[in-house]
Amino acid sequence: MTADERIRDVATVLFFERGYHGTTMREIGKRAGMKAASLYNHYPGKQELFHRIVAETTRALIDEARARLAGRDDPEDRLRTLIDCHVRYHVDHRLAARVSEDQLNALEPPNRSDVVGLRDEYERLFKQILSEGQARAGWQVPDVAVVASAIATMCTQVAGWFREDDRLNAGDVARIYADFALSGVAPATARA
Amino acid sequence: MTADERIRDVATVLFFERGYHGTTMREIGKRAGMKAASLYNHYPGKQELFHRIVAETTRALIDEARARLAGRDDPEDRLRTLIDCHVRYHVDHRLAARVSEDQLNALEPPNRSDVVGLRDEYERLFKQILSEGQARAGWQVPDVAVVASAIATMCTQVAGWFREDDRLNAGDVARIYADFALSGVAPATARA
DNA sequence: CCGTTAGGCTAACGAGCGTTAGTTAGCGAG
DNA sequence: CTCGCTAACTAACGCTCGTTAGCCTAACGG
Repeated sequence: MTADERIRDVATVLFFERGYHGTTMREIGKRAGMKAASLYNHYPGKQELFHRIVAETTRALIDEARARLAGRDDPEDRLRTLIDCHVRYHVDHRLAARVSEDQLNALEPPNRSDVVGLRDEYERLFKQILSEGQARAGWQVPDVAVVASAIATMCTQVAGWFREDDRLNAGDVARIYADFALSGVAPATARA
Repeated sequence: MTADERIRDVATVLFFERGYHGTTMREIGKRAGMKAASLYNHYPGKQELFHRIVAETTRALIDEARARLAGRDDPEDRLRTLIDCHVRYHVDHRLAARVSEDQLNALEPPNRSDVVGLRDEYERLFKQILSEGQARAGWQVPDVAVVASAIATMCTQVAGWFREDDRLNAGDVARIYADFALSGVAPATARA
């Protein structure tokens, strides 16, 4: 593991625990095993370090979702896949994922609109699947934007409580959420 | 409106926009129409001001929920009522509600566990209703804690996007969420 | 009409912040 | 062996932070 990666990881933990403004470069340095000044050999500054964490996390989520959706056509299959992907991602990267949610407005304007664009791009995946479901599978969705946001948010929350050694694994949780979401949009056909 | 209230309100806006650590007493003072030092005539310090905002917000939500649930017995009625209450509260107090979510760990330990206790108390309302629904109305809930958190979270999110002049009012949104939640836990009986 | 008090103010303190400058140790390549 | 580069270090700068001390003034009760 390179020093760059170690810095990014300890910074993620600290941004999660204390927020962006509550985290100091001196503390990041201490946990990464160096002085604050040495961090500047790896990143140009605190804001850029933060931005890279958030942007890379969000970008990776989008890319993984697109890859797993590729080639799938059935709306139910697509929604289940996207939810599974979303839940797994938020379980595997819970700290970075929550930081990207909660600390969004600690990003300075240019970085911020950059990330907001990525998030819109991601949310569009949910909206598209819901629209497809309406058009081709008879789903009943009172408001695509509201329901898309509801589903995504409820799945995001998994990052807040999930722990590895639970009686549930990530796949189980994803299935619960997917069943729940589908029963909300699809006629009884989808229910067990 | 007293000066105390004005300070509390502008502080809420700032904590929302910039987070606890990103907000300065000088800026709170400026927006409240006084110097930072004068704030100490009204609150003993920044942390106490913040704690009061979060604690009073959460306490008020619990009290209102309890009041509206009192006397209602049918699980579906209770769940719809709680969701309606939750949505309205998060629409009417969106800034304070989101601050209470996102900035929770800016609370110092004694204040923090205080608020965490309040939140547990509130979440228990959801869990109890789901359990009652299982026992008395044949609801199917794979995991009470997971589903309770999912429902609450998806409703909480309303604070993130709702605006007064929308084509939807708070009651409409609450109904969408309640229908969605009920179709996820109740057999087909509850569907229109 | 005066004493008290509530609620502003200015000035300042000590601490900690992000960041920069300049230096140095280690190490692989020529 | 030595050059040059990487990545660490120490020291410090300028700034802002939360907070305190002390002062001033307007309003009000006796």
